[in-house]
Amino acid sequence: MAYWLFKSEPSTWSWEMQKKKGDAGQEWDGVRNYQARNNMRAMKIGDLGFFYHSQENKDVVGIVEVCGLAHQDSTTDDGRWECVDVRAVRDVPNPPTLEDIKKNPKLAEMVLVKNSRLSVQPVTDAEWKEICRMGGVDPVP
DNA sequence: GCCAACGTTGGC
DNA sequence: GCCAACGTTGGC
Repeated sequence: MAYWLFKSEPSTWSWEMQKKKGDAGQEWDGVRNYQARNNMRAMKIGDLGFFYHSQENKDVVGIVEVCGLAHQDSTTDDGRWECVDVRAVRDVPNPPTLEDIKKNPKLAEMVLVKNSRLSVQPVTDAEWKEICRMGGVDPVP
């Protein structure tokens, strides 16, 4: 089981919108970056990810589960771009902010800190547990 | 709103 | 294959 982090501007695609999709989930479309795409290609059904709001609150607001393997991104005909499907599984009651994350020495190596522009990122087991602890959510939903 | 960092494109 | 120019992202 691998862990990930999905970044989205709430004005484009928010956690609220994701939750409205329910268990059916939604494709994580619009990614036009090879690294992010490769991360999605590596995902397996049941992998978990943080849902992070960029630009506005800059916090980890939810947990999603991968419910569909990488497939053609329906928003483009360009065959280079693929995406997975994700569904919301948990709210994070105490959303850790980017500031909180930067202040935590255990999270200093997070991709979110090191390469803030990558929109789909891997998260290590230790980082997953630590952010879940900070957020007040069970690491195994 | 600004700007640094990064990724992509295209000319050579 | 290199690299300058350009566009985009996202923190501040």
